[in-house]
Amino acid sequence: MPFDQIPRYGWCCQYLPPDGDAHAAHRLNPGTVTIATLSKLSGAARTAKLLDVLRRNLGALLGQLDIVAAAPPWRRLLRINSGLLPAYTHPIGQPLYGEPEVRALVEASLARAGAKAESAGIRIGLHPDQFCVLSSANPATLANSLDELEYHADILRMMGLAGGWHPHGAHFNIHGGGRAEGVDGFRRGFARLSEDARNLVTVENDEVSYGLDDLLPLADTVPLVLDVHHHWIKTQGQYIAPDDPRIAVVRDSWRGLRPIAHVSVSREDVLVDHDRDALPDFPALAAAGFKPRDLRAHSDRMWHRGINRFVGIHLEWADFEVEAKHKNLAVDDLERELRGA
DNA sequence: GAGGGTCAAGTCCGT
DNA sequence: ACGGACTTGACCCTC
Repeated sequence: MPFDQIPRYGWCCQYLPPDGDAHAAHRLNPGTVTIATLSKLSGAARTAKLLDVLRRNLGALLGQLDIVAAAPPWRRLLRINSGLLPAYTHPIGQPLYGEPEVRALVEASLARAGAKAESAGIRIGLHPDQFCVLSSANPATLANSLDELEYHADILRMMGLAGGWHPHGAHFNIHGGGRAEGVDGFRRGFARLSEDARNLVTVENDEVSYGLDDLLPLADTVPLVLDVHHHWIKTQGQYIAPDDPRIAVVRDSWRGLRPIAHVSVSREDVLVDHDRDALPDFPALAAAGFKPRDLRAHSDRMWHRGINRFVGIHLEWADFEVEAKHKNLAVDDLERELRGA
């Protein structure tokens, strides 16, 4: 079956060994280095420090890909940590990435990573953080945001996943940003991206600034990523149905590729003793004194049977990235719910 | 080795 | 006006 026809779900950025093995956890997860630290180091030591972190991060990525490759086909989806190449877009880091030893390590490792993803049919995504605001009216912010997205395009390019429309379903996903400039502001920023980046970026509804309805006008420009938890918060309780007309708009925005969607659940220690089968009732929770900020926070696990079944019906049309603090263990929860594994 | 201050960046909300 | 949330808390200096 072609990779993009299999309904799938996966985890984001970090792997928790089910047996709690601390050495495995270190080997399989990224680290980082701050700009402040790099700034304090001299030339050779600065490069050495970056190389240390890069070896760890790229090794962790390759290890994560091996784990996902060993999972069943419907679990072959991975979000790569956007901090993979620290300081890549910063003036401190830029020259370091031009050094031969750094380039060789990064290029060779990402080529291997791309080959693993390709051979195992692993769908790849990334998620730049909140500082990436394509709609910003501030020229410096926009310039940083463009750099950041081109960095993400470079990662996918070095993995062999750039050139053309979302190769193998690859994407990097951002939010609409500030409301001030609206979707026209987003379009202005978007137009300044390289062609490769324009073919890789997606936009996701958030809880405060750009809800699903606000993003629909962008469906002709960029694929829409539906986050069902954000939608629930933004609309104060709406569980969108797969046959909702807006879902068709989202689906069409992907131009034939299976869409990506996000799921998360309110924290299990917020909804203590809450019914695990009935979908949480936002108006009732609000009336009971729960604040939106309490309901927004992500759970450790996919602990809610009703939400898991809700994901199950939406898998008909979308692949899901599971946003839970305990990562792959939360995907295991979903797996048990949907497949009885 | 433990503890605590610090970390490149934007935007919104609550106070 | 300012701290916190957002998210993936981790790094790194000091003791």
